[in-house]
Amino acid sequence: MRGFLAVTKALSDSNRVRALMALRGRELCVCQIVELLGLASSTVSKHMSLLEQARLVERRKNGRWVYYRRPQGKVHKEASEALRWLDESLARDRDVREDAKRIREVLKIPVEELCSVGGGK
Amino acid sequence: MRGFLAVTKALSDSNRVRALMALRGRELCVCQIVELLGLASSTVSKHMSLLEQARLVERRKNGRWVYYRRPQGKVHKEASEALRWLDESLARDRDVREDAKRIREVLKIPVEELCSVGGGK
DNA sequence: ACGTAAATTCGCCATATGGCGAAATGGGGT
DNA sequence: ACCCCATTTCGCCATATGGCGAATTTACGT
Repeated sequence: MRGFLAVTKALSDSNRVRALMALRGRELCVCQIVELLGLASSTVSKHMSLLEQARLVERRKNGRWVYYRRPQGKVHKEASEALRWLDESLARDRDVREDAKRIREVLKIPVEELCSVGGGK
Repeated sequence: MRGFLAVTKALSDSNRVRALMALRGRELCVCQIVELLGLASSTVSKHMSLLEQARLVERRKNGRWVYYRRPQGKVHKEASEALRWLDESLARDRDVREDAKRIREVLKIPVEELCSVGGGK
């Protein structure tokens, strides 16, 4: 029950859900998620660690940057079922689609540039 | 997205989840849910109306009593997928099992008696 | 019509949650 | 060794949430 509630609570905030949907099939750096959601990095950090505690994402550190991705390999069944449900429910969602478009733009900017100046500049 | 979040928020409280699991395969009167959860009836009422808004339960009025049940017939897909996931995740949950046992006891008491004196008396 | 009683609605309180900015942390690069 | 800078942690604030009890609503049964 605890684990299940951790998952449902993690999924009950729109910014966390958007982040999770943005992580479909790719990993993203924190600064990219900040760019996508338009929130302070401290807020994003809190969101992502909540998702991590619910086993919905994995953290990978690469130098100064931290990347988040959906769980790879030995996935907790609780989390994988939740992600499957999430995807089925929101694959065609309007907001999610718009985010997907924005993500493609954000990905064109090299990480160094995106982080360093703090935006699209 | 709104609908999805309504569902995840509804599922992110343990008392609501317990109520939903208690409604597997049967309908229950509000007073029976009060008895199961050990909460004030006003609190249970609030919980149930939140579940109803998320389309996870239906309300049926019968005389002075109000019964809740899982959606019948033309079920919103959003809700039915959520309920399937819920059941798969928690069918073997320890708390849910204990509730199931208690429910069987509560069901032995006629509704008139359960409501009228306010408990097992 | 009137009383009774189940359920809901209404205040109210305590705690949880989501947000920011400032300070702390930790990995390069020079 | 030192600085830089992405990320996290720490305070702090505003709002949301879950809980209760009191008041209101609604529908039977006299």
